[in-house]
Amino acid sequence: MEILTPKQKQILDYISRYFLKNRMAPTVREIADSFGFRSPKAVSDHLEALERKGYLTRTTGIARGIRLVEELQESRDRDSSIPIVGDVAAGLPILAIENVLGTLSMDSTFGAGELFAVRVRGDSMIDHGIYDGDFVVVRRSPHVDNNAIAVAYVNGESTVKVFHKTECGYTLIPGNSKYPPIEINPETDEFSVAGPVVGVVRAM
Amino acid sequence: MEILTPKQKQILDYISRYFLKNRMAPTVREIADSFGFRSPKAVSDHLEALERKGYLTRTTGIARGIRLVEELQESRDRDSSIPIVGDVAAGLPILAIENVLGTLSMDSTFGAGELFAVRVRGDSMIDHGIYDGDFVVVRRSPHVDNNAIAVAYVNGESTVKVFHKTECGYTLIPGNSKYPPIEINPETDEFSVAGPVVGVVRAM
DNA sequence: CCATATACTATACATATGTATAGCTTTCGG
DNA sequence: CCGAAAGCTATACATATGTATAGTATATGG
Repeated sequence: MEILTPKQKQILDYISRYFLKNRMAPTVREIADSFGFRSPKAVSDHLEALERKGYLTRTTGIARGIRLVEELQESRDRDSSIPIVGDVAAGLPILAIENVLGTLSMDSTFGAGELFAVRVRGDSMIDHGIYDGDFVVVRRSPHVDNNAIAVAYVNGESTVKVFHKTECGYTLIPGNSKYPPIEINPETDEFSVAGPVVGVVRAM
Repeated sequence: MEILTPKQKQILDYISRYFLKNRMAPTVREIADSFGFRSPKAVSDHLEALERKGYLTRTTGIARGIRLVEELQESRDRDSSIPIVGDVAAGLPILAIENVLGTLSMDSTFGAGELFAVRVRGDSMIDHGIYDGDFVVVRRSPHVDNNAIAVAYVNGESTVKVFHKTECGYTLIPGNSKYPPIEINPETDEFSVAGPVVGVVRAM
């Protein structure tokens, strides 16, 4: 990281401490007052330098728009992840650090993109291991691979099905022989793809 | 804590997720826009109620002055979570803030306790919706309810099975008729219970 | 010696933003 | 049937706040 002048360091420290204390960014004028500057422009200049050197980012035009870069955020990541342990050859000790192969976290487990989850009702996807009460994690996207599991809104209802492409639309195939496939005619049906299912989460 | 109306809960949830995403509080008008309110006063009223009920504090007169109370920060802050959206009655708009029912997070979804995850190999639990490659989330504990799914180490191998108690030990029942149940004799078998399965996570 | 960066002052402006006043509708317990 | 609370609309206002223009002074490296 580019080196800071003493003054810039002091201002960065102030912002950091302000975040800790107030859980929000200071305003330009609060910083100015704290340092005895008579003009907010003095602070503006420093912030510009700090942004240029990569220590913070600002969103122009919004109040309290300073954000420290990841590395500077103190006690970040109060790890909400679950360690993955592998097969333990000798039985115990389980959960030894040596055996941790990775972590489960909502951040990375399901890949990038805008994710959301829907609770599944019913047993129409039971043959694909999706049970009543499970959450399916969906990546919001209009594109779904052929024969992939996805979520769509059909005639006012959300549904999880296998998406099979046809010449003029889709066939939605349930994962349970009790239910028939649904032919979608995009001209007569109200139909909107939410996105592909990228994960399943079940809490027991 | 005093109970919230559904709307108040939704607004609190919005603020919480905004904090997570932006590391700052939303403005009154950002909330209003997100919910489709045409007047900022609608939000003001809700914030007043949320403050009165003890879920947040505001500093009057300053921009982005909303702060969540400590308890709410603990469980939501610095946690990557996925919003859960409900069934959408009218089809679109999906992922509208109005439809957010809660969040999926590794912190809270699987309950308290020391959690870890194991990747499942094989199809021995397929009838219980646990597939090859799934992660099972385990709460480390020697106690397993009768006929619950749990993880154990048997003769140097980790295994996921239904635990059925017998007079002198356990019968481990696979969730696939292809495989036979395993009788455990605690005197002759090397046997150690890791804990009950409290969740399943599948990334596709 | 000159360009550049640092480090400010003074003033001004536009808008981002919290908050208030005055209503309206709906729901719900007593 | 009434009153209170929830849940809004419409409008307005004051100020909190980011940002710009213009300028001063000092140091520093090329």
